[in-house]
Amino acid sequence: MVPMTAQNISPFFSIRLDKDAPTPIYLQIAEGISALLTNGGLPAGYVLPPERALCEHFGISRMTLRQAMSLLDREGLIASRRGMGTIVTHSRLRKQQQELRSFSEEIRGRGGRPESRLISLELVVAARSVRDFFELRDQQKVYEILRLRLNDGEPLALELVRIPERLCPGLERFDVAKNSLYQILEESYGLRLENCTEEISAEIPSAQHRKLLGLPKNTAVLVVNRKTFSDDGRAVEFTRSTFRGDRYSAVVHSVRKKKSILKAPSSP
Amino acid sequence: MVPMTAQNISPFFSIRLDKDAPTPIYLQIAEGISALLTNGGLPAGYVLPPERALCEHFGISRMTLRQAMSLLDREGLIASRRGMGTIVTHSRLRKQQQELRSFSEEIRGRGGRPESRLISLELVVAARSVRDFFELRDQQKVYEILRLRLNDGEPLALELVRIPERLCPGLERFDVAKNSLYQILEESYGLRLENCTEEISAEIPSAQHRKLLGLPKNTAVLVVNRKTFSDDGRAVEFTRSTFRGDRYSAVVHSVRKKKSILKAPSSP
DNA sequence: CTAGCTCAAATGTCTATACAACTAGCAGAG
DNA sequence: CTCTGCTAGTTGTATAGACATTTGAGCTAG
Repeated sequence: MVPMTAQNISPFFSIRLDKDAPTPIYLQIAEGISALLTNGGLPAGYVLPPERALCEHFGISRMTLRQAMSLLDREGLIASRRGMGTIVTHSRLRKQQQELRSFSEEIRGRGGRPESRLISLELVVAARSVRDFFELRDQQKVYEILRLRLNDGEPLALELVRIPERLCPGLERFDVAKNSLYQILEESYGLRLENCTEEISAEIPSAQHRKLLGLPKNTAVLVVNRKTFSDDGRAVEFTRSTFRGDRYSAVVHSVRKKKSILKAPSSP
Repeated sequence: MVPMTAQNISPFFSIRLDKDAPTPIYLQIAEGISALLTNGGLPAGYVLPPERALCEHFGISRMTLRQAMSLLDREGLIASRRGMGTIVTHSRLRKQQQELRSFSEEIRGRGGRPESRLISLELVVAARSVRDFFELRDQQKVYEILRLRLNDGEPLALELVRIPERLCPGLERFDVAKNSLYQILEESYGLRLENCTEEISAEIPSAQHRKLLGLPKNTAVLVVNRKTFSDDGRAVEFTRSTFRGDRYSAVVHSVRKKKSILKAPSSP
């Protein structure tokens, strides 16, 4: 048995460095080791050789190597402990940040063919709660876009999008049935959508919704209320999507909280 | 107007370093700047002074400062561009990883008072799909724990947990009604739960579920199928939770995908 | 046999410096 | 006026070394 403190470094011989390449050395090393991990050469629990041994092997400075290690640690692939060493910690599922995606991106990601039918587009004075959310004055208006969303030709969801007119004046000029709304907002109005909060609940559909979605009598719907914010923190979009419960489910990945080196924001 | 290339560094005078403190210098600086951001001293878009100016101000090496900047960049608080400088990018909502939490942790986090009633605990040979998921042989058994979950004394969910016996032999000795199952697994069996995938869907409850949850006739339920994995990648838990649709909704935060420096895993 | 000390080995922190790559703006040639 | 190229300023990459801190194991004294 190979002792823990002197693992064979032979797997690392396969990593070739090109010091004249445009890609920096630390990136070449990080990618090389990352490849060793995903290609199965290094199983979880494997003890990496000491940093100094790797430095000598690659002929690089220790700070440079540590830059590569820092990347791998950031991605959750390895874990170091002072005095002990560094081990491979990657599991089958990669650490994964929940990703902000539009309906089209979401469906295409699942291998479907998204489609859209515009039911109505109105410029209205919204309810008080909606105006508060967007921080609007009483007379400022809001676009309300009702669309039927289809997947592979079958109705999948009914989506009511609310966007303040202030952020995208003249939105009615665009074809929101054919084009991605997110794309229009980002490319034509320069809104950089950055994050969102979704509240997912189960409901019994109204008669109108049942009809539009072509739902049988005894079916539930999945309701997703999404609040989207741009990178400067402004509220951009408030959308209520009603999915057919028999054809759609939401998927969420979670990870055990890692120590955040910085203090958490003060709000409880 | 202060020119972009020579911002006033006066806000940074408030950061005091203690070079003899046990907390490393780079952490002190990162926390100091982080505090400036959240306390409003530095709004989004603010251009930070050049690294060399900050180094001189603090009397530290540039590599040390860059270590602090790297932390802040990792947290999404600042963004640097070569040749340009570094700006504050934080928005009101902090970057946030979806967190793996048990029912108790979840309810307490929402300010509720979680409770649990054990309905049944059996050791059974599970269905084929379940055995496949846990990679079990035909005769290997699985614990099936059915619990009623309450919040503030009111029934909220019905939860069916499946765990292979192999991972926690003798589980029936524990009081799974009073104690957190996650806590038992982690502290008594040394299973380090690391990540999970949840599939959230909407359904019409069965008559049995309606009765146990005390649901009125025309109500939907939110069904959460959770697959949990330990840090060595093994499947640990397969749970189906049925929540009252009128009292519970799931909340998900998402962010626009950031460039991952490492190549994505090869699977499409 | 055990408690405690010592020591080697590993990662963590920090310095001082050098050069590379990129950007924006300015000056000068045409 | 326009385009080119130069240049100052900025972050990115990399080096070589020093000391600090933590861990585990082995040795020693009791």
